[in-house]
Amino acid sequence: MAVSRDQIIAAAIHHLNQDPAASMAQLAEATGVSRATLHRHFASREELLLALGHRALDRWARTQGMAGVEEAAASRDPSRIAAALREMLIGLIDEAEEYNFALTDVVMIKVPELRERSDALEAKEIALYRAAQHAGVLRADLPVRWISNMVCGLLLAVRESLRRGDVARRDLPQVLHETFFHGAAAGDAADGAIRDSAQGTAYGTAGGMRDGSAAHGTAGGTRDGGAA
Amino acid sequence: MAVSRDQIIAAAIHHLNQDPAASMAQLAEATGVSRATLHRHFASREELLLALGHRALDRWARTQGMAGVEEAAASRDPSRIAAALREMLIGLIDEAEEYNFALTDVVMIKVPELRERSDALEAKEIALYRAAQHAGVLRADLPVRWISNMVCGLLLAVRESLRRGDVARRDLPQVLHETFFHGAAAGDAADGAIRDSAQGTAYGTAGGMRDGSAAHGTAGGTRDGGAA
DNA sequence: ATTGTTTGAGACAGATATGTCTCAAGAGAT
DNA sequence: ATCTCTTGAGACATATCTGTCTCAAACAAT
Repeated sequence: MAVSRDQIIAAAIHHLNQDPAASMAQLAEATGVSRATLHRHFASREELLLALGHRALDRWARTQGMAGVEEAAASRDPSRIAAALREMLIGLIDEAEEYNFALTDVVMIKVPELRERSDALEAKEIALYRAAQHAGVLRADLPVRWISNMVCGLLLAVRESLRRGDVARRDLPQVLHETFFHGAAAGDAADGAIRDSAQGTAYGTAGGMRDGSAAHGTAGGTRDGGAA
Repeated sequence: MAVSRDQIIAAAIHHLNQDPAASMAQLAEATGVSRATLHRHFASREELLLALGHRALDRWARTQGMAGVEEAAASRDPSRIAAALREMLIGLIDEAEEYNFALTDVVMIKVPELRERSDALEAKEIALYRAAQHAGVLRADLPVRWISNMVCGLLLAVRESLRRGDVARRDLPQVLHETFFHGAAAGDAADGAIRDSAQGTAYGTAGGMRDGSAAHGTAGGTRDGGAA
């Protein structure tokens, strides 16, 4: 077997990330395999996309497992939760390319089979975020689902940064970690200017939160579904 | 004229965000217009996508203008820069849906005409980030292009949060602002656990940066292109 | 060298999308 | 009521993609 099934999947994911509408012929060519052979491995395009989705979810699940997400969420130990968060984030960098596929592609949303797996993994992740909030590791004034979406967004940024060569691969763990936990603002010196600006804009007082000082409260978000 | 060209564009963007591979027939139906009429407005699918891309870029440019991005970047005034940053971020929330299209779709990357406009707007944004770093508003240890990608990622998170109803619309300005500037970590109490965890992991000492204390240095990123 | 398996190239029909065209129905102005 | 302009419905040829098929070439194992 010149090209294994796994190699085909990897190449297909890689190519679909660049052109999500790629045809079977294009995918076959990108894989270095004839269209007939591609069809021998995957009877239909749907089946191929299904395999791709499952593989992305496998990686995601593996990363969660290696980071000890579930155990950390149950432990209520701040430093253990923080370690799991960090480990998970860093592990997801490696999966960023496929993870991106999992976030973006239509098949992930429309096929119930994948949808359910994806929801289950997201629930585990959210459980960790919620545990982190209760343990005082993550801010409790951000909706957990926002945190979840935010991590997805940051991973897309990771992928984009890698694709365009904006950030060196070796810097990404630290960059992502710092960004996620501490944001982009400079030290305390900047907070004055930022807080001032928050008061001066039309939006500064129109939002649901009254001001910056309320940011560390415990108001929580809109939806609160999912298990702890 | 029952349905204006602008209405068609708006409806098409909305529909394409849900199904990027939608056909002209589907787009026509979603717009409430016959396929023939759609073809009268846009001779080809390519032309329609081009118009969509330009509209997204128009909105982006308008948001930059309203936030005074260019002037703020030139001013070197920390609070003015911070205000422009905030205003821009909040303005982009409204554009998140179309902005997402601009970030995701293939036509945006492959059509030189759109690519150039997009690059120019991105350069302006990056100039603001760089000015913010020099003014001490944003951390100088994050590559400006990472910050740019990060904002794109956060905007995708905004769109996703709106689509799924995870965050109330009125909370988003504050949520986005806090997340961008200060990250997801809880107050000082959490920093201990987070920093501890950073030392304990395999990645903690393997990255390009030596430790957490170096995070506020001025090492800068990998690429440094673009104008100031 | 021979056998058995896998691959690539290509033909093929069916389905779908595109772009153009025609024509009848309808809305609006006078 | 009449005229004009726009729209919607649909026919049409073309192109592309899909999924299946056949057959010859390449390959590995004995």
